[in-house]
Amino acid sequence: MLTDGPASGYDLKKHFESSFGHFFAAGYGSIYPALSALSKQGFVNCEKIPQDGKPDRKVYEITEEGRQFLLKALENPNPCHKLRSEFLATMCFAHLMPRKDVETVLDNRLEEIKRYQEMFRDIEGGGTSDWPGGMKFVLGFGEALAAAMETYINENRHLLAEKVVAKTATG
Amino acid sequence: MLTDGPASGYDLKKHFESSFGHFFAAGYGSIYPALSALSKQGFVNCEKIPQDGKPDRKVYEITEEGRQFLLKALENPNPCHKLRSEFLATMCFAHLMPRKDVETVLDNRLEEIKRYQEMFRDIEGGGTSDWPGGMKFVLGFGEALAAAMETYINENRHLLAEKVVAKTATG
DNA sequence: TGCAGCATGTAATTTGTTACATGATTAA
DNA sequence: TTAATCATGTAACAAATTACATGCTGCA
Repeated sequence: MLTDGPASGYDLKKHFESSFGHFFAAGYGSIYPALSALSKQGFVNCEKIPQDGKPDRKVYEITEEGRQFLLKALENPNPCHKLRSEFLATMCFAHLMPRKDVETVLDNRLEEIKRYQEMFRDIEGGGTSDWPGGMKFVLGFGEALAAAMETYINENRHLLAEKVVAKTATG
Repeated sequence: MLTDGPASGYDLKKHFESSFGHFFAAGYGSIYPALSALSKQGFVNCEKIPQDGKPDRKVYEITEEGRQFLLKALENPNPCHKLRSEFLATMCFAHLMPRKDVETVLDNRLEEIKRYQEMFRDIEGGGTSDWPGGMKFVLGFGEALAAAMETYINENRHLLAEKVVAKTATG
């Protein structure tokens, strides 16, 4: 992210909550240790800006070595892409759940999808014309997935409306 | 998975490589420790079946307590659903990469999607009529996402064909 | 002759999450 | 007066990956 300009850990967190959030999560517990590790390795420089009341603002800037390191990392021809979904795991067992609970889970998922869609709209509202094509591609990818999920859930939730079968020892 | 019938760790791994694989990954290093933990807690029982040459086959069966525990776990109204994609992270920086490399990454991703689609077809070829609706829903979900990704990549890869801009200190 | 499949696990390492700790400013 | 935003971090814990360790059978 620092290739786009210097930033503090706090700033980076905001990127993880908006544009990057849909495909990569990171909290302060990952970000701050990462920045100090990168600093030790010489991949970023840190400028401390004193502030009153708050801790010093630490603004990090990528170095030439950091840029070279990134370029090397980007050479991986097969970067991973993994979904981890407790939502789908839950749906596998819909037949063991009260139907009301299944509906709630689906409705909550649809709401989260809607929140993502609003986020995408907000980002685009802020103007994307000066962004690199890659960013537009990634944003569009997120939107396409969100739309596909929404459509799929709405059109197939009837599959989950089976009778509840008690599968106990007495079967 | 054991709600569907007894199985060994080795069997479970196969499920993680096929039907469950597209939304939840697990290797032996997770499965075997998990089974022995569940066994200690009384959520599964283990039957050892001696074999020649190979280690004993250990077949695990869910207990009534295990079933109750699962039911409790399924009560979460907001199960998570997270993507972690180094593929998308890479594409964010496409403008820093040689165009050939970008093309390779996209082609490799399309190939992996194709492999998933073949997997889905194989699973459905084996007959799905006796499956619970939840399983059909989850399989269909995976197919819908795969199709959406394929379409999106094919229709938008042109966004990644920008000129390579050298952004160094002299930039 | 070698590889894939069957079958189990442990140990070390790496990675990620959560809770804790501090504290001023500003808008509702 | 309450919550959100700004702003940093550490420590403990939980989870996941990878490498290691073993060894037979059957197919090409």
